[in-house]
Amino acid sequence: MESKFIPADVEEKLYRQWEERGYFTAKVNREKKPFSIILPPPNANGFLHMGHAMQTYEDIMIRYHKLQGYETMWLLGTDHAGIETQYVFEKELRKQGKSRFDYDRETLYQMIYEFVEKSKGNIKNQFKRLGFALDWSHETYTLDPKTVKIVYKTFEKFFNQGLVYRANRLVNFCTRDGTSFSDLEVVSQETQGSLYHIKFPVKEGGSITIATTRPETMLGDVGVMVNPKDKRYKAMIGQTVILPITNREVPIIADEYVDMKFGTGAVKITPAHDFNDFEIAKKHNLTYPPVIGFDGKMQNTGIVDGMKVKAAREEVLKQLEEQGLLLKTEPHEMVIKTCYKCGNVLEPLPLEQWYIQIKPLSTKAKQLIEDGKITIYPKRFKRIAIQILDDYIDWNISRQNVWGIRIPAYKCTSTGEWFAAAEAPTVCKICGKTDFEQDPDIFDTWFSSAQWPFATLQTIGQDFFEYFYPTTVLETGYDILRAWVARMIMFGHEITGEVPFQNVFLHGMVRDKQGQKMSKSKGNVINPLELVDKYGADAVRAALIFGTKEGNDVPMSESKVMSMRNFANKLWNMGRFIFMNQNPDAKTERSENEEILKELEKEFAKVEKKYHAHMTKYEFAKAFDLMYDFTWHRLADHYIEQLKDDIRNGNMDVLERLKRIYLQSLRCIHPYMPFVTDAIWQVFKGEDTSLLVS
RNA sequence: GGACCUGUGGCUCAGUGGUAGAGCGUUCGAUUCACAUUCGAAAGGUCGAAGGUUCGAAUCCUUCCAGGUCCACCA
Repeated sequence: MESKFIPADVEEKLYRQWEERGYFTAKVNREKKPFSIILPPPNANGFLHMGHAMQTYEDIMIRYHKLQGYETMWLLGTDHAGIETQYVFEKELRKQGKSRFDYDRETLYQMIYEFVEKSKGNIKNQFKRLGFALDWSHETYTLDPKTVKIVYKTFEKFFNQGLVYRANRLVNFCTRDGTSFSDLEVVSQETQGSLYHIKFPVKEGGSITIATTRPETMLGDVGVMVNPKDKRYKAMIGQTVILPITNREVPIIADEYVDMKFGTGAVKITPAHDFNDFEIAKKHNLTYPPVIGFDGKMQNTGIVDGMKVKAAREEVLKQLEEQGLLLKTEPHEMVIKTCYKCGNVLEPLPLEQWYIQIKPLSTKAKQLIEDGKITIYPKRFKRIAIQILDDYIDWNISRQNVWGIRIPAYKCTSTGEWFAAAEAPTVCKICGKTDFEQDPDIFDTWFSSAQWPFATLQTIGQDFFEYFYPTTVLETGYDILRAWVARMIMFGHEITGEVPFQNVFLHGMVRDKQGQKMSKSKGNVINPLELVDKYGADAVRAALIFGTKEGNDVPMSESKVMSMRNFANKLWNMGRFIFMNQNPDAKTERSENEEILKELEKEFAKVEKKYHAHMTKYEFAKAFDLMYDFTWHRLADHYIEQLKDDIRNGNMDVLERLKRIYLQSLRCIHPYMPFVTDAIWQVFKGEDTSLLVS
């Protein structure tokens, strides 16, 4: 045995052994109880970051349960990651002076497919570096034909149930990325804007002054609105406003929605470009002519067509000013919605899209959580999950991209009606003829992600699905409770009639050592693989768990990794001491220190009991802290020091009893630090053995 | 506007009713010993503030202050 534990000497070899010996391969074994976790699917073209390293929790659970005699499955699959990947790919295209518009749909899809295939191996090898006991033999991919078929079936089922519907509504549209987004992908940003007070002449005489932040949309206005209780404007309700610049005539209507205290108490109505106005217009049977196109340029105005929104605003303001109608411009704190991907200001635009009717699903999902069919750890997230489900609104699943699963919805060209078909149709389900066309849109990536637990297991095989579903635990960051976890519960239960997972365990975000969010712009991003190279995987894993509280954010610092590396080395050297003092020829006799040994055995029994209690309560840090303290400061510093002379004198009874407790401690620590513990185990038991299957 | 999280030694965090803890850092000492990636010891905290409950509060309750996160949103 070396005098130091050198991770690089054992990590690769051990991982290969574990994998080759099939320790990670899940089987359907009715003799054993199943324990399964679905890995949150990493982006197929992504790279490992600290967030992935936090999934060490899953490895801990898997290894612990394997040691407890469960049949475990840690299922891995990769995600095509729709817009994320397309975005990265477009960047690559730009480097070559090209854009996505240079290719037709099929070519572009094929190009991205190949791009992803090339980088798919990266993330997988990086997961291996962390020692994750993932079942590589049952790997899946969201774009596997089998998986896609399942996603199609879900859509068809929802369509036929009326849970999916098509509606023409305003969507959050990114004119740069050329697609709509769901409400969850919108980033609100506080900005300093302006509130413009504009005077509109009234046909019947006089004028009315409105306040707006978006004067350019005036070109598409269909009315002016006041509060019916507002005495200032009561007499004007029903009169006609002559819109400046276009000279169009629109009515003054009344609606309770208007806040009398804000601005002038009079609002212009722009149904095509404002979510609230859209609803109002529907209520009052007004039209909604769009004046902004999907390219972000003005249209149908006859005045500023082809201009970008900002320029058009300047032009409109200029003309208003010339006519003396711009009465006031005041600074105004406002929140604008921006694209989470590119930061562009999102434009509310009317577009026909597919929506999931959420209420029936979210009500049921909430029930499942309240009834304890799904238990959430740490428990404060239960309240949050319920809140999220209460607030969930209908989900727009259509995206105007190429990279993704195309929606299996078809439109009858003669009637204009839509039908869904999981199997590619040969004839129109509406009219029976062959005149139909498929929706060009693709699914929001989360639509397939929401089906991940059952889609993966069903892809692997019906027997796997029956045995491992519902999965035991879903482990992920609390940041995707809304976007992913909640949707999986809703979809999983609706499709399978069962919960997708019995437990949810949520971890916090990895921060830097000052507690700051890691970001490229701050330059404080720590690459987990660099730390693995330097200190070993065990040290990195342990640093994320030691002295933390589940669900809280974890500050990551190199010094913490170092101290965990020291712990790995301590374990190694405890083993080295015991190993070197083994002597089969030595005498075995009762020690004079029998009482100390008895005390140690008693103490360890207590520690072990406590350890298992923590593990079953998802208190992983407590269990680890306990073992850290016991092995280092009790077993090594206290007991071994006291029994040292006995051992050196060749008392094998003492050594054997010490060894038993030591190896048993390694077993407890193995889920956290698999490499060092198994490396030591093999020193004692031989290279053809492993702690993981002991 | 609503909700949640955090506030404990220099730094980063555990501790949720019974005499204040860890890691890192600091100081002093030890060391031909399994480990200097070690061991022993020490310094360092009125547990964000105030009030309340209790025999007893870092821990429970109320209010406030500070930092962070999420959701909603008035043109």
